[in-house]
Amino acid sequence: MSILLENTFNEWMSLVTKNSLGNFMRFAKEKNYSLPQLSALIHLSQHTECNVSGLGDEFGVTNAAISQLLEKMVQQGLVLRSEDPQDRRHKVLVLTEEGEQIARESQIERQKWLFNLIDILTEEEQNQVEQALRLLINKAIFIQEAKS
Amino acid sequence: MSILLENTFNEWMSLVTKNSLGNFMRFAKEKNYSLPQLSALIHLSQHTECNVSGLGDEFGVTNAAISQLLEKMVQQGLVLRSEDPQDRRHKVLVLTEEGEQIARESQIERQKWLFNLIDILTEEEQNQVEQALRLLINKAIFIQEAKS
DNA sequence: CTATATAATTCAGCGATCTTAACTATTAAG
DNA sequence: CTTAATAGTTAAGATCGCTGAATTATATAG
Repeated sequence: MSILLENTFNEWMSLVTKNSLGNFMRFAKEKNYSLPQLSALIHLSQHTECNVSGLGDEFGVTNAAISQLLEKMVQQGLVLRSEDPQDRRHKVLVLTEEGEQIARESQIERQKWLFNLIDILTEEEQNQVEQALRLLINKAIFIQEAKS
Repeated sequence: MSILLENTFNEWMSLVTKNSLGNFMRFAKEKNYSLPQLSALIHLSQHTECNVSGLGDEFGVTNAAISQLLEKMVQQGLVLRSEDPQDRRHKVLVLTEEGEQIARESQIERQKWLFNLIDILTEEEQNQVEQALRLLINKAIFIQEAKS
């Protein structure tokens, strides 16, 4: 493994965190969502057909905690909770349209600083970045598919 | 601004979140830090000589909230809180060595999935990604310096 | 010098999350 | 068919973070 690239990723991810963490925290406060709620929302937006235990394992908390968190989110109209026909002990969790919307907004909020960065790239530099990111995305998707 | 690159960044940042959010949550739970505590720790690791109000503004909460959060972190040996000689109403916040260590560990935890990705890149692809990231880092630093 | 503004802390009270334990419902195993 | 395992919910109690208001200390303005 390339130590150089590892360090460069490290530096880049530091910048990502530095520029998005505060936006994320403020977004949650402004919209009146707790950090666990918003985190669960984002997780569900990216893992379709997730069940209660799955979310609990992912966040490192008990099923009871997730169940109570979800109950509020269902009442707020952010999440739909229905029985899994395959195994009726499971509940299938899906975001409502409003839930999806909040997840999208939070992502935009976290990455809006990138727009300033794109703006000062030349067309050639944009192509260079575009191709590198596309390469990374394809490899990442390849790894995910290999796992399942 | 390039819509293509904007969408590609969007896709890439979704993958970053998808692969790091859970690790972040579990890390906090395992180490027995609350999400606000760990977030504050990470912020302080990247913004040296930050004061109480600054952290409050960044997170969208009152000074009282931050003050109490910090009191616990000082007692845990994560943060040093001292008077600012320039203006003694301000407190200068700096992480202890242990605090820095936790911040580093949390970052490694969030980005460890990237190592698998680096591993399956050819040397040529590694160079391509390295150069693109280096370009982005330099531009981001340029923007930050222009602001101050 | 006095009055005002700013920075941070403390306290009481509220609401949210988490855990453990008990419980219901469904599925799988013997 | 009975028993054991799995998934999720509920309830009680503990802890934590947040707010508003009051307080102290320092700095600035008139």
